[in-house]
Amino acid sequence: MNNKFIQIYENLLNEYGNQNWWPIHENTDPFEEITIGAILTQNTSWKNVEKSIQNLIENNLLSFEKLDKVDIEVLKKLIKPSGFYNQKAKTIKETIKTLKNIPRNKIDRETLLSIKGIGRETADCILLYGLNKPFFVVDAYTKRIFSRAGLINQNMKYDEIQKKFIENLPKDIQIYKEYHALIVEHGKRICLKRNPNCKECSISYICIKIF
DNA sequence: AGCCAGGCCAAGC
DNA sequence: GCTTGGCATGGC
Repeated sequence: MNNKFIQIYENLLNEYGNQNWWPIHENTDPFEEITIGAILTQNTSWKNVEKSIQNLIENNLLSFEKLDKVDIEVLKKLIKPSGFYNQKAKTIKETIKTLKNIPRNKIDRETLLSIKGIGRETADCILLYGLNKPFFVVDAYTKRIFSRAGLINQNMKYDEIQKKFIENLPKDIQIYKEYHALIVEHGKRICLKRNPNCKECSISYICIKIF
């Protein structure tokens, strides 16, 4: 496979280096922390999510078992910094209730999507980073960068975009993990919503929409 | 001082 | 099916 999707991956990796997602704290179960983090970061900056996660750690609550028992009003207060805290608290509670009795190797995309508050992106994050399954994550940055580059259409739906990536990349979990993280980094640093910094963009030679 | 962030859902065409 | 509004805090 030699195509623009791979070229862009190599350029971004060269530019930013290995991102090593997902960040995990000590003494927590990676799957559980990733699941909580994936819910908290919905349409929310990671800086704010870190505050909420710190609150949970300081209160010794960053585990499914503890969060399952804690009063939801307490949970709401602790995750307040990451916004949408009423919905997210409910989603966390429901997620734990659903997942706690299912063996991890039986948790699939359908299971996750059946939970209210978990959509495709959140489900794929949990599958990829939490369960090491080959699901490519598509987010707002992915749509922005790759539609500007002319590699996808803006009106394409989530699953269509995901298919494009899967078709054009080797089925490699490490690449999926790294690529999504690199896309987020590039979206934050260079390919901004209003004033993208095209002069400093390492993939502008591919892009059809230079600002 | 607005605008935006690692989305999702329900309601209304 | 597709579009729109609501959800909410904190950083820049």
